[in-house]
Amino acid sequence: MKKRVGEFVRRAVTAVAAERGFAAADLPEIVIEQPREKSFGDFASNIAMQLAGRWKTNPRAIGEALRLELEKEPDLARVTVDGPGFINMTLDVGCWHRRLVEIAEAGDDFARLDYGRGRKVLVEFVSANPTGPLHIGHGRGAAVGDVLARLLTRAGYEVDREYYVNDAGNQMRILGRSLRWRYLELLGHRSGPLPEGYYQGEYLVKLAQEVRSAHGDGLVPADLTEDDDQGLDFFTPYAAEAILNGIRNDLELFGVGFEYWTSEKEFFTSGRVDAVLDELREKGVLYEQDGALWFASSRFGDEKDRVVVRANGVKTYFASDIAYHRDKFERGYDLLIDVWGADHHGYVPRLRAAIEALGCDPERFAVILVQLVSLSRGGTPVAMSTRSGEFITLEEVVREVGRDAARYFFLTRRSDSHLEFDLELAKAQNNDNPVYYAQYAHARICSILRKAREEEFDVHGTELRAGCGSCLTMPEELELIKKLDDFTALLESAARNLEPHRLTYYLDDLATRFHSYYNRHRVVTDDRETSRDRLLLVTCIRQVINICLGLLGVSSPERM
RNA sequence: GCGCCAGUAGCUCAGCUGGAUAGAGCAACGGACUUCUAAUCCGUAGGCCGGGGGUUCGAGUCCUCCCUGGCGCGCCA
Repeated sequence: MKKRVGEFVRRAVTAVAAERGFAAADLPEIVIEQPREKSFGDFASNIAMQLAGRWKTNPRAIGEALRLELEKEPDLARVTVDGPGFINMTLDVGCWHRRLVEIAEAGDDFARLDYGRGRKVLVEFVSANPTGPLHIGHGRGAAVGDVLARLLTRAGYEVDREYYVNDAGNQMRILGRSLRWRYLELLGHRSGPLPEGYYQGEYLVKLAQEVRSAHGDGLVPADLTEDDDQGLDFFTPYAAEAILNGIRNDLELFGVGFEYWTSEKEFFTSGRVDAVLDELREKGVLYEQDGALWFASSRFGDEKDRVVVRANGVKTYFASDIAYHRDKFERGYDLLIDVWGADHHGYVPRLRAAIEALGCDPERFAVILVQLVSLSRGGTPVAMSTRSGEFITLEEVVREVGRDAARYFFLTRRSDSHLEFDLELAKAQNNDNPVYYAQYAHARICSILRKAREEEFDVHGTELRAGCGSCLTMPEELELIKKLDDFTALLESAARNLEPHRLTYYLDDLATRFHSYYNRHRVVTDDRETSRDRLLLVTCIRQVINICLGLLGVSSPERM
């Protein structure tokens, strides 16, 4: 609807511009907004004030001229010029009734946008090192990335999800040694605290038991020293694979899947890291200093240059990440989105610098930073320490509070804002819990529809469509229709700004309006005409709630 | 020291990339079930949008300088 009104305004501006001899070419962008104050009307435009500067004319005078043009539009019931020069417009109620019928006819396809125009997007998220199970912070990244992918898909993008597996480097060797140590501990060859830097979680003890029962006691000699690599060819990949499988299971439990699992190691073994370094060398942005090879990222806005090959000949993580992002661009994506923990924010400028140096468009690369999650239980903080290995895993959280609540909670805040996750609140089966609010609205509507069927309304068939919505004249009914109509604009702005949390706010608002309406008015009444139109309205509300919950990856229960 | 992000009601947070009189939930208080589900609703109260200056018709939103908190500043990943 906003776009249609924008079209009205555009026509009016063009007409007035022609009348006054101004070029139609350099008109400002027409912005239509919904005024906060309802009495101003359905939509407003600030165009008169924008034109005032260019045309050197009083904004109210321009507004009046535009009003005369706009009043020719049959769909506009009322046009006024208010305040400093706002043009306020009210649509004919018939427009809203027709819109409701459109929404009903669109069904589940309502609010499938063409905003992305089929452009290809890669959303890379989670990408946790396979050195331990996923914790709750990863869960937030998983929820944000997954919902963003769903959102962009609905907005008309072609979306792939990818998990980048950091299976190379020193940490993998330490992982292998940690497992080997646990294995030797089982055999009585090790005791006491783990060496410095080893992974301490209980999961490696369990894994060592698996190794022992599957492969026996003779994998490595008992007198092995800790700096010996013996046996790591077995232990390292064994541990990485087992942990990665666990991560896959946790994500599946959480309702998150990926098109691609890409291995960092393969960028080294396939020579693609070397290739990208050669490419950078040819561009003259690499140099040697102190025995190491540096990338001159400061020439592209980074605060200092970065090492890509250490003096000992080992390539850095950064080097493989350049190759990785080079590869993503070469795979033909129009937009790359990385979802990272906010503690990696200092890494953004160097990667952007590398992308620019390679001649790729940095505008097509976006990073979403996800802030840490602090966990509490009934208001008291739950201590978490990765170092001691005592952290709450994502699996534990999902098993305790359920997938729906966990996913919903992760999206109740902007991603770059701290999130306090209260386990008691998330699993509360009462009205403190925001998760059930929207689900309850859905279930309630389903209940109404069951009742309507008892009263022999054909809720799925033609009877509702025959209703034109003209009985819906109360302000709260029109507000509900407008809110439903606004869902397309909401989706577009959430997609444009890469802000999936807006879905939960929209949903909460829609559910609030519905619950309020429900408490004031019966849908199924003695009056068949009124009932039919109200059923049409609640059917559409149910549809939109269902679509929105689906985007969040949360179920839409028919009974609660 | 430098950089990034934040600072909005008692608490937790929204605020649609500059709009009109700044919103919600929780907490507090008072009400509503003979009804299509009370996991709901209605009402009351709550504010120097961290502070100063600037940009303009107009600033919570933009620019600048301070204050406070978190994070980052490795030839780790």
